[in-house]
Amino acid sequence: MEFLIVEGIVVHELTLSAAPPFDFLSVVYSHGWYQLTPFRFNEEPVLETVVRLHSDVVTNIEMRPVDGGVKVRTGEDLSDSDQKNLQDQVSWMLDLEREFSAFYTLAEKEPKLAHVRKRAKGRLLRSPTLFEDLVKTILTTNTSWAGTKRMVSALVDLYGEPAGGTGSEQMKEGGVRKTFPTPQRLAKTSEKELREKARLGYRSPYIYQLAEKVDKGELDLEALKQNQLPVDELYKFLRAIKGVGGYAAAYLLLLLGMYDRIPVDSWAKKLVSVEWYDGEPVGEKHVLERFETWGEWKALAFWLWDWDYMHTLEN
DNA sequence: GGTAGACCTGGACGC
DNA sequence: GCGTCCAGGTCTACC
Repeated sequence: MEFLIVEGIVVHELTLSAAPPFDFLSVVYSHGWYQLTPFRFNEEPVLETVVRLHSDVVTNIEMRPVDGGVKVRTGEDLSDSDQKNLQDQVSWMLDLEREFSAFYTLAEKEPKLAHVRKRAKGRLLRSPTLFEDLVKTILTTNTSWAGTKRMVSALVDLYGEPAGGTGSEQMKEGGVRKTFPTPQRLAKTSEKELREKARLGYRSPYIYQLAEKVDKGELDLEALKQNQLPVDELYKFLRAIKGVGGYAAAYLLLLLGMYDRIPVDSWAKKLVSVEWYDGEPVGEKHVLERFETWGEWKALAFWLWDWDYMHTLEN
């Protein structure tokens, strides 16, 4: 790890390489996660978040693109063990080690996916922990995107832990940023509190029970990062979590790098409806049928498809 | 296995 | 400003 002085403040940096091809912005813009706190993004481009390291150090980090990878900056002088942990967390968030050559070879034959290799599409931005991604996914269901942002912000504001140290951005802006709350912290709340303070509505028991199970050791979500389960078993495992239905489970599989199931929500139906059915209402089976031939890559093909409907929104 | 209704919130709309 | 309606997935009960 190198140190340098930025605007009079000592910061520490490390550089990580990615499996080629890699495009920082393609990962950031892969889905809406970069808009959900504690992620914060500016067009410089810098992606920030707040992470908790092995030694329980909580620090704000900044991620910037460099040739073939990413540079990570923190205000903390980290131990060797924490540096390694930080590398692992950033590598997970940006999915640096995954490569997509098999998918790119297939995609070259489909004009609607012709852009994917050139723009190094495929990696999806992930939170440092699967718990954070799972809670955020539940908070996307049956609500507007504005509602999701509001609920996630409320959890971070109310129960997140402030970043310590002298993170450069914190010093610049004078504000202390917070982590996404741990399961242990949320397990100390109650369904009532999550409903009334964080305004999670009927999702409150789902989030509370999830936090409680992880806190008690009944559910080891982080082990799924090294998952060896067949995709169908993993899907069943996720579906068994209260609040995780078909859409949410498929979305989580997509984040985990398993592309066998398409997360079909009302937006997916809208896209398929306009693309192939003249805007007539379609059901889930129509969405699935259209991507069946993509086999183990079907969710990624769906996710990266160059949708006509999106162009109508741009015009 | 399929389906209806309830869940909760915020935004849009009409008055 | 207030009331009503609607959109958004998942759960439970029921067939």
